[in-house]
Amino acid sequence: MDAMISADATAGEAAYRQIRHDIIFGKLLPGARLKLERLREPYNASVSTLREILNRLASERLVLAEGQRGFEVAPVSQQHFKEVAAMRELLEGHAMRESFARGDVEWESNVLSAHHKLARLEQRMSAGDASATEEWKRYDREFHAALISACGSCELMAAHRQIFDHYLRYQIIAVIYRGDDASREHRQLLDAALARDHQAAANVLGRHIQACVEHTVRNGLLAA
Amino acid sequence: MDAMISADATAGEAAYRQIRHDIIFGKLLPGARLKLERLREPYNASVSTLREILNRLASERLVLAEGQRGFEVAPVSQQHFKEVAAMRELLEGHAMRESFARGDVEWESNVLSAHHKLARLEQRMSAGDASATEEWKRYDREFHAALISACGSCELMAAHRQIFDHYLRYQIIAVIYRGDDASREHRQLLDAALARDHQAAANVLGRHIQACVEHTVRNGLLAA
DNA sequence: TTACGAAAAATATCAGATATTATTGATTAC
DNA sequence: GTAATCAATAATATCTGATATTTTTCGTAA
Repeated sequence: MDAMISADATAGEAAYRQIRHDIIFGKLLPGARLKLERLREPYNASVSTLREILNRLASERLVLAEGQRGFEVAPVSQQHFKEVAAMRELLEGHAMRESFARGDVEWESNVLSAHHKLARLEQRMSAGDASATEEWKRYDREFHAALISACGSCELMAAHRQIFDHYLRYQIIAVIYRGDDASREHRQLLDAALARDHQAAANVLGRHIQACVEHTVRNGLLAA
Repeated sequence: MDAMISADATAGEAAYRQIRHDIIFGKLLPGARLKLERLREPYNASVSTLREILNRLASERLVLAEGQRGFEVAPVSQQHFKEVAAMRELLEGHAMRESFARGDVEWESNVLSAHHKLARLEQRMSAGDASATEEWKRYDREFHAALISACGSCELMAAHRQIFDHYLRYQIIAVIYRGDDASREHRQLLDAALARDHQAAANVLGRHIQACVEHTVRNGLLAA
Protein backbone atom coordinates (compact mmCIF):
# COMPACT_ATOMS: atom_id res chain seq x y z
CA MET A 1 0.00 0.00 0.00
CA ASP A 2 1.72 3.10 -1.21
CA ALA A 3 1.02 5.82 1.27
CA MET A 4 1.43 8.75 -1.08
CA ILE A 5 -0.18 8.62 -4.49
CA SER A 6 0.94 12.05 -5.55
CA ALA A 7 -0.36 13.13 -8.92
CA ASP A 8 3.10 13.57 -10.39
CA ALA A 9 3.68 9.86 -10.32
CA THR A 10 5.85 9.92 -13.41
CA ALA A 11 9.26 11.50 -13.66
CA GLY A 12 8.56 13.43 -16.84
CA GLU A 13 5.62 15.01 -15.09
CA ALA A 14 7.99 16.66 -12.67
CA ALA A 15 10.04 18.14 -15.48
CA TYR A 16 6.84 19.29 -17.16
CA ARG A 17 5.70 21.13 -14.07
CA GLN A 18 9.11 22.65 -13.59
CA ILE A 19 9.43 23.97 -17.12
CA ARG A 20 5.88 25.26 -17.07
CA HIS A 21 6.55 26.97 -13.79
CA ASP A 22 9.77 28.47 -15.09
CA ILE A 23 7.98 29.94 -18.08
CA ILE A 24 5.14 31.40 -16.05
CA PHE A 25 7.45 32.79 -13.42
CA GLY A 26 9.79 34.32 -15.93
CA LYS A 27 12.80 32.11 -15.32
CA LEU A 28 12.64 31.20 -18.98
CA LEU A 29 12.38 34.45 -20.86
CA PRO A 30 9.86 35.10 -23.64
CA GLY A 31 11.33 34.23 -27.00
CA ALA A 32 14.19 32.19 -25.56
CA ARG A 33 15.06 29.26 -27.75
CA LEU A 34 14.62 25.91 -26.06
CA LYS A 35 17.43 23.74 -27.33
CA LEU A 36 16.79 20.20 -26.37
CA GLU A 37 20.34 19.35 -25.40
CA ARG A 38 20.60 22.39 -23.18
CA LEU A 39 17.47 21.44 -21.26
CA ARG A 40 18.53 17.89 -20.57
CA GLU A 41 20.75 18.57 -17.67
CA PRO A 42 18.80 21.21 -15.73
CA TYR A 43 15.51 19.30 -15.96
CA ASN A 44 16.81 15.76 -15.65
CA ALA A 45 15.08 14.41 -18.68
CA SER A 46 16.07 12.84 -21.93
CA VAL A 47 15.52 14.44 -25.30
CA SER A 48 12.51 12.26 -26.06
CA THR A 49 10.84 13.13 -22.79
CA LEU A 50 11.60 16.80 -23.29
CA ARG A 51 10.03 16.72 -26.71
CA GLU A 52 6.86 15.29 -25.20
CA ILE A 53 6.83 18.03 -22.63
CA LEU A 54 7.45 20.83 -25.11
CA ASN A 55 4.73 19.49 -27.33
CA ARG A 56 2.28 19.63 -24.45
CA LEU A 57 3.33 23.17 -23.63
CA ALA A 58 2.97 24.13 -27.26
CA SER A 59 -0.65 22.97 -27.13
CA GLU A 60 -1.11 25.22 -24.13
CA ARG A 61 0.46 28.03 -26.10
CA LEU A 62 3.19 28.56 -23.54
CA VAL A 63 5.82 27.57 -26.05
CA LEU A 64 6.00 28.05 -29.78
CA ALA A 65 6.79 25.17 -32.12
CA GLU A 66 7.84 26.60 -35.42
CA GLY A 67 7.99 24.07 -38.20
CA GLN A 68 11.25 22.21 -37.95
CA ARG A 69 13.08 24.97 -36.19
CA GLY A 70 12.52 23.61 -32.73
CA PHE A 71 10.86 25.27 -29.78
CA GLU A 72 10.97 28.60 -28.06
CA VAL A 73 9.26 30.24 -25.12
CA ALA A 74 6.09 31.97 -26.25
CA PRO A 75 6.69 35.68 -26.87
CA VAL A 76 4.72 38.37 -25.11
CA SER A 77 3.09 41.56 -26.33
CA GLN A 78 0.69 44.20 -25.14
CA GLN A 79 -1.86 43.04 -27.63
CA HIS A 80 -1.66 39.50 -26.37
CA PHE A 81 -1.89 40.60 -22.77
CA LYS A 82 -5.07 42.46 -23.58
CA GLU A 83 -6.49 39.39 -25.25
CA VAL A 84 -5.61 37.20 -22.31
CA ALA A 85 -7.11 39.70 -19.88
CA ALA A 86 -10.32 39.95 -21.87
CA MET A 87 -10.53 36.19 -22.04
CA ARG A 88 -10.06 35.84 -18.34
CA GLU A 89 -12.73 38.40 -17.66
CA LEU A 90 -15.15 36.61 -19.94
CA LEU A 91 -14.56 33.14 -18.53
CA GLU A 92 -14.26 34.08 -14.90
CA GLY A 93 -17.20 36.46 -15.02
CA HIS A 94 -19.44 33.85 -16.57
CA ALA A 95 -18.21 31.15 -14.22
CA MET A 96 -18.88 33.32 -11.19
CA ARG A 97 -22.44 33.94 -12.28
CA GLU A 98 -23.05 30.21 -12.57
CA SER A 99 -21.20 29.45 -9.40
CA PHE A 100 -23.04 32.05 -7.35
CA ALA A 101 -26.31 30.61 -8.53
CA ARG A 102 -25.48 27.05 -7.60
CA GLY A 103 -23.05 27.16 -4.73
CA ASP A 104 -24.15 25.56 -1.47
CA VAL A 105 -22.94 26.11 2.07
CA GLU A 106 -19.99 23.85 1.49
CA TRP A 107 -18.97 26.12 -1.38
CA GLU A 108 -19.44 29.23 0.73
CA SER A 109 -17.14 27.95 3.39
CA ASN A 110 -14.52 26.95 0.84
CA VAL A 111 -14.56 30.45 -0.57
CA LEU A 112 -14.33 31.91 2.88
CA SER A 113 -11.42 29.69 3.79
CA ALA A 114 -9.55 30.39 0.57
CA HIS A 115 -10.02 34.09 1.08
CA HIS A 116 -8.76 33.87 4.62
CA LYS A 117 -5.47 32.28 3.61
CA LEU A 118 -5.01 34.82 0.85
CA ALA A 119 -5.87 37.77 3.06
CA ARG A 120 -3.47 36.69 5.76
CA LEU A 121 -0.65 36.49 3.26
CA GLU A 122 -1.56 39.82 1.73
CA GLN A 123 -1.40 41.29 5.21
CA ARG A 124 2.11 39.98 5.63
CA MET A 125 3.18 41.27 2.24
CA SER A 126 1.61 44.63 2.85
CA ALA A 127 3.72 44.81 5.99
CA GLY A 128 6.86 44.51 3.91
CA ASP A 129 7.49 40.78 3.71
CA ALA A 130 8.04 40.45 -0.03
CA SER A 131 9.54 37.00 0.25
CA ALA A 132 6.48 35.02 -0.58
CA THR A 133 5.47 36.12 -4.05
CA GLU A 134 5.03 32.62 -5.39
CA GLU A 135 3.01 31.56 -2.41
CA TRP A 136 0.88 34.66 -2.80
CA LYS A 137 0.17 33.84 -6.40
CA ARG A 138 -0.79 30.34 -5.42
CA TYR A 139 -3.33 31.57 -2.89
CA ASP A 140 -4.58 34.11 -5.38
CA ARG A 141 -5.20 31.36 -7.88
CA GLU A 142 -6.87 29.20 -5.27
CA PHE A 143 -9.20 31.97 -4.19
CA HIS A 144 -10.33 32.67 -7.72
CA ALA A 145 -10.67 28.94 -8.34
CA ALA A 146 -12.82 28.61 -5.23
CA LEU A 147 -15.11 31.40 -6.39
CA ILE A 148 -15.97 29.53 -9.56
CA SER A 149 -15.73 26.02 -8.18
CA ALA A 150 -19.50 25.59 -8.07
CA CYS A 151 -20.07 26.60 -11.68
CA GLY A 152 -20.74 22.99 -12.58
CA SER A 153 -18.54 22.80 -15.66
CA CYS A 154 -15.16 21.08 -15.64
CA GLU A 155 -14.63 22.32 -19.16
CA LEU A 156 -15.09 25.91 -18.07
CA MET A 157 -12.84 25.50 -15.06
CA ALA A 158 -10.11 23.92 -17.16
CA ALA A 159 -10.24 26.74 -19.67
CA HIS A 160 -10.13 29.24 -16.85
CA ARG A 161 -7.15 27.57 -15.22
CA GLN A 162 -5.25 27.80 -18.45
CA ILE A 163 -6.00 31.42 -19.21
CA PHE A 164 -5.39 32.34 -15.60
CA ASP A 165 -1.85 31.03 -15.82
CA HIS A 166 -1.19 33.05 -18.95
CA TYR A 167 -2.50 36.10 -17.17
CA LEU A 168 -0.33 35.32 -14.19
CA ARG A 169 2.69 35.13 -16.45
CA TYR A 170 2.09 38.66 -17.59
CA GLN A 171 1.71 39.83 -14.03
CA ILE A 172 5.07 38.34 -13.20
CA ILE A 173 6.85 39.56 -16.31
CA ALA A 174 5.55 43.09 -15.99
CA VAL A 175 6.31 43.05 -12.27
CA ILE A 176 2.90 44.28 -11.42
CA TYR A 177 2.43 45.03 -7.77
CA ARG A 178 -0.72 46.59 -6.53
CA GLY A 179 -1.03 44.74 -3.28
CA ASP A 180 -3.42 46.87 -1.29
CA ASP A 181 -5.77 47.53 -4.17
CA ALA A 182 -5.81 43.88 -5.07
CA SER A 183 -6.42 42.96 -1.49
CA ARG A 184 -9.41 45.27 -1.25
CA GLU A 185 -10.82 43.84 -4.45
CA HIS A 186 -10.45 40.32 -3.14
CA ARG A 187 -12.43 41.34 -0.10
CA GLN A 188 -15.12 42.80 -2.33
CA LEU A 189 -15.25 39.61 -4.34
CA LEU A 190 -15.73 37.61 -1.18
CA ASP A 191 -18.58 39.86 -0.07
CA ALA A 192 -20.22 39.66 -3.47
CA ALA A 193 -19.93 35.89 -3.43
CA LEU A 194 -21.58 35.55 -0.04
CA ALA A 195 -24.29 37.96 -1.14
CA ARG A 196 -24.62 36.01 -4.40
CA ASP A 197 -24.35 39.27 -6.25
CA HIS A 198 -22.76 38.23 -9.53
CA GLN A 199 -23.17 41.64 -11.05
CA ALA A 200 -21.13 43.29 -8.35
CA ALA A 201 -18.55 40.54 -8.61
CA ALA A 202 -18.25 41.04 -12.35
CA ASN A 203 -17.68 44.74 -11.84
CA VAL A 204 -14.98 44.18 -9.28
CA LEU A 205 -13.35 41.53 -11.41
CA GLY A 206 -13.34 43.90 -14.35
CA ARG A 207 -11.45 46.48 -12.32
CA HIS A 208 -9.22 43.81 -10.81
CA ILE A 209 -8.13 42.66 -14.24
CA GLN A 210 -8.15 45.83 -16.26
CA ALA A 211 -6.18 47.76 -13.67
CA CYS A 212 -3.21 45.48 -14.34
CA VAL A 213 -3.49 45.89 -18.05
CA GLU A 214 -3.69 49.65 -17.84
CA HIS A 215 -0.82 49.82 -15.41
CA THR A 216 1.30 47.78 -17.77
CA VAL A 217 0.38 49.72 -20.87
CA ARG A 218 0.72 53.11 -19.21
CA ASN A 219 4.20 52.34 -17.97
CA GLY A 220 5.28 50.64 -21.16
CA LEU A 221 6.29 47.48 -19.37
CA LEU A 222 5.89 45.35 -22.45
CA ALA A 223 7.35 45.76 -25.89
CA ALA A 224 4.89 46.85 -28.58
CA MET B 1 12.97 27.64 -54.10
CA ASP B 2 10.50 25.15 -52.71
CA ALA B 3 7.23 25.71 -54.48
CA MET B 4 4.98 24.30 -51.79
CA ILE B 5 5.55 25.25 -48.18
CA SER B 6 2.54 23.41 -46.86
CA ALA B 7 1.95 23.86 -43.15
CA ASP B 8 2.29 20.16 -42.41
CA ALA B 9 5.93 20.22 -43.35
CA THR B 10 6.86 17.54 -40.85
CA ALA B 11 5.81 13.93 -41.09
CA GLY B 12 4.57 13.64 -37.53
CA GLU B 13 2.25 16.52 -38.22
CA ALA B 14 0.41 14.41 -40.75
CA ALA B 15 -0.09 11.62 -38.24
CA TYR B 16 -1.25 14.16 -35.68
CA ARG B 17 -3.87 15.52 -38.00
CA GLN B 18 -5.01 12.06 -38.94
CA ILE B 19 -5.42 10.83 -35.39
CA ARG B 20 -7.15 14.03 -34.37
CA HIS B 21 -9.48 13.71 -37.32
CA ASP B 22 -10.19 10.08 -36.52
CA ILE B 23 -11.14 10.95 -32.97
CA ILE B 24 -13.41 13.81 -33.96
CA PHE B 25 -15.06 11.83 -36.72
CA GLY B 26 -15.63 8.81 -34.57
CA LYS B 27 -13.23 6.43 -36.27
CA LEU B 28 -11.52 6.06 -32.93
CA LEU B 29 -14.25 5.34 -30.43
CA PRO B 30 -14.58 7.10 -27.09
CA GLY B 31 -12.77 5.21 -24.37
CA ALA B 32 -10.74 3.08 -26.79
CA ARG B 33 -7.29 2.36 -25.49
CA LEU B 34 -4.52 3.73 -27.66
CA LYS B 35 -1.76 1.16 -27.52
CA LEU B 36 1.34 2.62 -28.99
CA GLU B 37 2.39 -0.47 -30.90
CA ARG B 38 -1.03 -0.81 -32.49
CA LEU B 39 -0.97 2.75 -33.77
CA ARG B 40 2.44 2.50 -35.38
CA GLU B 41 1.42 0.78 -38.52
CA PRO B 42 -1.83 2.58 -39.40
CA TYR B 43 -0.37 6.04 -38.80
CA ASN B 44 3.15 5.49 -40.10
CA ALA B 45 4.91 6.79 -37.05
CA SER B 46 7.28 5.48 -34.47
CA VAL B 47 6.45 5.09 -30.82
CA SER B 48 8.35 8.23 -29.89
CA THR B 49 6.51 10.31 -32.44
CA LEU B 50 3.20 8.82 -31.40
CA ARG B 51 3.86 9.71 -27.80
CA GLU B 52 4.47 13.31 -28.80
CA ILE B 53 1.22 13.34 -30.71
CA LEU B 54 -0.82 11.76 -27.94
CA ASN B 55 0.62 14.20 -25.46
CA ARG B 56 -0.51 17.08 -27.62
CA LEU B 57 -3.97 15.59 -27.95
CA ALA B 58 -4.10 15.07 -24.22
CA SER B 59 -3.50 18.79 -23.75
CA GLU B 60 -6.42 19.40 -26.04
CA ARG B 61 -8.48 16.96 -23.96
CA LEU B 62 -9.21 14.76 -26.93
CA VAL B 63 -7.33 11.91 -25.34
CA LEU B 64 -6.91 10.94 -21.74
CA ALA B 65 -3.47 10.28 -20.27
CA GLU B 66 -3.92 8.43 -17.04
CA GLY B 67 -0.79 8.21 -14.97
CA GLN B 68 1.35 5.41 -16.29
CA ARG B 69 -1.48 3.53 -17.81
CA GLY B 70 -1.05 4.92 -21.26
CA PHE B 71 -3.55 6.78 -23.39
CA GLU B 72 -7.16 6.40 -24.40
CA VAL B 73 -9.63 8.29 -26.50
CA ALA B 74 -11.47 10.81 -24.34
CA PRO B 75 -14.81 9.41 -23.15
CA VAL B 76 -18.10 11.14 -23.83
CA SER B 77 -21.09 11.86 -21.67
CA GLN B 78 -24.25 13.91 -21.71
CA GLN B 79 -22.89 16.08 -18.97
CA HIS B 80 -19.75 16.79 -20.92
CA PHE B 81 -21.69 17.52 -24.08
CA LYS B 82 -23.72 20.08 -22.20
CA GLU B 83 -20.58 21.68 -20.89
CA VAL B 84 -19.03 21.83 -24.32
CA ALA B 85 -22.21 23.27 -25.80
CA ALA B 86 -22.44 25.94 -23.11
CA MET B 87 -18.82 26.79 -23.63
CA ARG B 88 -19.26 27.14 -27.35
CA GLU B 89 -22.26 29.35 -26.86
CA LEU B 90 -20.34 31.57 -24.47
CA LEU B 91 -17.25 31.93 -26.64
CA GLU B 92 -18.95 32.18 -29.98
CA GLY B 93 -21.62 34.54 -28.71
CA HIS B 94 -19.06 36.87 -27.24
CA ALA B 95 -16.84 36.67 -30.28
CA MET B 96 -19.73 37.49 -32.59
CA ARG B 97 -20.56 40.58 -30.59
CA GLU B 98 -17.00 41.81 -30.91
CA SER B 99 -16.74 40.80 -34.53
CA PHE B 100 -19.99 42.47 -35.52
CA ALA B 101 -18.77 45.67 -33.92
CA ARG B 102 -15.44 45.71 -35.69
CA GLY B 103 -15.89 43.93 -38.99
CA ASP B 104 -15.26 45.91 -42.14
CA VAL B 105 -16.43 45.34 -45.68
CA GLU B 106 -13.71 42.79 -46.27
CA TRP B 107 -15.10 40.84 -43.34
CA GLU B 108 -18.65 41.11 -44.61
CA SER B 109 -17.71 39.66 -47.94
CA ASN B 110 -15.79 36.84 -46.31
CA VAL B 111 -18.84 35.94 -44.27
CA LEU B 112 -21.01 36.11 -47.32
CA SER B 113 -18.67 33.92 -49.29
CA ALA B 114 -18.34 31.35 -46.53
CA HIS B 115 -22.09 31.20 -46.20
CA HIS B 116 -22.53 30.73 -49.89
CA LYS B 117 -20.31 27.67 -50.00
CA LEU B 118 -22.03 26.23 -46.97
CA ALA B 119 -25.52 26.93 -48.31
CA ARG B 120 -24.76 25.33 -51.65
CA LEU B 121 -23.60 22.19 -49.96
CA GLU B 122 -26.59 22.13 -47.64
CA GLN B 123 -28.78 22.37 -50.69
CA ARG B 124 -27.13 19.33 -52.18
CA MET B 125 -27.42 17.40 -48.96
CA SER B 126 -31.02 18.39 -48.51
CA ALA B 127 -31.63 16.95 -51.96
CA GLY B 128 -30.40 13.56 -50.78
CA ASP B 129 -26.70 13.63 -51.45
CA ALA B 130 -25.43 12.42 -48.08
CA SER B 131 -21.97 11.67 -49.36
CA ALA B 132 -20.31 14.84 -48.28
CA THR B 133 -20.70 14.91 -44.52
CA GLU B 134 -17.09 15.74 -43.82
CA GLU B 135 -17.05 18.49 -46.40
CA TRP B 136 -20.23 19.87 -44.93
CA LYS B 137 -18.70 19.98 -41.49
CA ARG B 138 -15.70 21.77 -42.89
CA TYR B 139 -17.81 24.48 -44.45
CA ASP B 140 -19.86 24.71 -41.31
CA ARG B 141 -16.70 25.33 -39.31
CA GLU B 142 -15.47 27.85 -41.83
CA PHE B 143 -18.71 29.80 -41.77
CA HIS B 144 -18.73 30.07 -38.01
CA ALA B 145 -15.04 30.96 -38.07
CA ALA B 146 -15.75 33.70 -40.60
CA LEU B 147 -18.47 35.15 -38.42
CA ILE B 148 -16.06 35.70 -35.55
CA SER B 149 -12.96 36.41 -37.63
CA ALA B 150 -13.10 40.15 -36.95
CA CYS B 151 -13.30 39.78 -33.18
CA GLY B 152 -9.71 40.94 -32.86
CA SER B 153 -8.51 38.25 -30.48
CA CYS B 154 -6.39 35.32 -31.61
CA GLU B 155 -6.69 33.88 -28.15
CA LEU B 156 -10.45 33.87 -28.38
CA MET B 157 -10.46 32.37 -31.85
CA ALA B 158 -8.05 29.63 -30.80
CA ALA B 159 -10.21 28.74 -27.83
CA HIS B 160 -13.26 28.71 -30.04
CA ARG B 161 -11.63 26.49 -32.61
CA GLN B 162 -10.82 23.99 -29.94
CA ILE B 163 -14.24 23.88 -28.33
CA PHE B 164 -15.88 23.84 -31.74
CA ASP B 165 -14.08 20.63 -32.61
CA HIS B 166 -15.20 19.02 -29.38
CA TYR B 167 -18.74 20.05 -30.17
CA LEU B 168 -18.38 18.70 -33.66
CA ARG B 169 -17.25 15.39 -32.26
CA TYR B 170 -20.48 15.08 -30.32
CA GLN B 171 -22.48 15.92 -33.40
CA ILE B 172 -20.78 13.12 -35.26
CA ILE B 173 -20.98 10.58 -32.47
CA ALA B 174 -24.62 11.22 -31.76
CA VAL B 175 -25.34 11.23 -35.48
CA ILE B 176 -27.20 14.45 -35.27
CA TYR B 177 -28.85 15.46 -38.46
CA ARG B 178 -31.06 18.45 -38.61
CA GLY B 179 -30.07 19.71 -41.99
CA ASP B 180 -32.93 22.00 -42.94
CA ASP B 181 -33.22 23.58 -39.51
CA ALA B 182 -29.50 24.12 -39.38
CA SER B 183 -29.54 25.58 -42.85
CA ARG B 184 -32.23 28.06 -41.90
CA GLU B 185 -30.31 29.07 -38.81
CA HIS B 186 -27.18 29.63 -40.83
CA ARG B 187 -29.13 31.93 -43.06
CA GLN B 188 -30.41 33.83 -40.03
CA LEU B 189 -26.87 34.15 -38.71
CA LEU B 190 -25.76 35.61 -42.00
CA ASP B 191 -28.57 38.14 -41.95
CA ALA B 192 -27.82 39.08 -38.38
CA ALA B 193 -24.16 39.53 -39.23
CA LEU B 194 -24.85 41.84 -42.13
CA ALA B 195 -27.29 43.79 -39.98
CA ARG B 196 -24.70 43.82 -37.18
CA ASP B 197 -27.39 42.59 -34.84
CA HIS B 198 -25.38 40.62 -32.29
CA GLN B 199 -28.38 40.08 -30.06
CA ALA B 200 -30.30 38.34 -32.79
CA ALA B 201 -27.23 36.33 -33.69
CA ALA B 202 -26.81 35.22 -30.10
CA ASN B 203 -30.40 34.05 -29.99
CA VAL B 204 -30.09 32.07 -33.18
CA LEU B 205 -26.81 30.59 -32.04
CA GLY B 206 -28.40 29.55 -28.76
CA ARG B 207 -31.12 27.65 -30.64
CA HIS B 208 -28.57 26.31 -33.12
CA ILE B 209 -26.52 24.80 -30.34
CA GLN B 210 -29.10 23.84 -27.77
CA ALA B 211 -31.28 22.09 -30.32
CA CYS B 212 -28.53 19.53 -30.83
CA VAL B 213 -28.09 18.99 -27.14
CA GLU B 214 -31.79 18.52 -26.55
CA HIS B 215 -32.13 16.20 -29.50
CA THR B 216 -29.31 14.09 -28.16
CA VAL B 217 -30.59 14.00 -24.62
CA ARG B 218 -34.20 13.35 -25.60
CA ASN B 219 -33.26 10.40 -27.75
CA GLY B 220 -30.73 9.03 -25.29
CA LEU B 221 -27.97 9.03 -27.86
CA LEU B 222 -25.25 9.20 -25.25
CA ALA B 223 -24.62 7.04 -22.25
CA ALA B 224 -25.35 8.63 -18.87
C1' DT C 1 -16.00 -16.09 -3.67
C1' DT C 2 -12.20 -13.46 -2.20
C1' DA C 3 -7.32 -12.74 -1.53
C1' DC C 4 -2.56 -13.25 -2.89
C1' DG C 5 1.30 -13.39 -5.68
C1' DA C 6 3.91 -14.75 -9.84
C1' DA C 7 4.07 -14.33 -14.93
C1' DA C 8 3.11 -11.51 -18.92
C1' DA C 9 2.10 -7.16 -21.16
C1' DA C 10 2.54 -2.36 -21.47
C1' DT C 11 4.49 1.88 -20.18
C1' DA C 12 7.98 5.53 -19.10
C1' DT C 13 12.32 6.71 -20.01
C1' DC C 14 16.69 6.60 -21.95
C1' DA C 15 20.63 6.44 -25.42
C1' DG C 16 22.31 6.50 -29.78
C1' DA C 17 21.87 6.44 -35.06
C1' DT C 18 20.31 8.56 -39.52
C1' DA C 19 18.30 11.75 -42.71
C1' DT C 20 16.75 16.32 -43.32
C1' DT C 21 16.80 21.09 -42.51
C1' DA C 22 18.76 25.62 -40.59
C1' DT C 23 22.45 28.40 -39.62
C1' DT C 24 26.93 30.17 -40.16
C1' DG C 25 30.98 31.95 -42.45
C1' DA C 26 33.88 32.32 -46.04
C1' DT C 27 34.29 33.07 -50.86
C1' DT C 28 33.14 35.06 -54.97
C1' DA C 29 30.66 38.15 -58.06
C1' DC C 30 28.78 42.72 -58.89
C1' DG D 1 31.24 47.64 -49.94
C1' DT D 2 27.15 44.99 -50.58
C1' DA D 3 24.90 41.02 -52.30
C1' DA D 4 24.72 36.30 -53.84
C1' DT D 5 26.72 31.46 -53.45
C1' DC D 6 27.95 27.44 -51.41
C1' DA D 7 30.32 24.34 -48.26
C1' DA D 8 30.77 23.24 -43.27
C1' DT D 9 28.40 23.05 -38.94
C1' DA D 10 24.68 22.63 -35.81
C1' DA D 11 20.13 21.31 -34.74
C1' DT D 12 16.02 18.99 -35.58
C1' DA D 13 12.72 15.14 -36.68
C1' DT D 14 12.37 10.57 -36.56
C1' DC D 15 13.44 5.75 -35.78
C1' DT D 16 15.16 1.54 -33.38
C1' DG D 17 16.05 -0.93 -29.55
C1' DA D 18 17.16 -1.46 -24.48
C1' DT D 19 15.98 -1.12 -19.38
C1' DA D 20 13.39 -0.37 -15.22
C1' DT D 21 8.64 0.12 -13.43
C1' DT D 22 4.02 -0.49 -13.29
C1' DT D 23 -0.39 -2.69 -14.69
C1' DT D 24 -2.88 -6.37 -15.82
C1' DT D 25 -3.81 -11.11 -15.98
C1' DC D 26 -4.54 -15.44 -14.12
C1' DG D 27 -3.95 -19.46 -11.46
C1' DT D 28 -3.83 -21.11 -6.70
C1' DA D 29 -4.79 -21.02 -1.91
C1' DA D 30 -7.82 -19.53 1.93
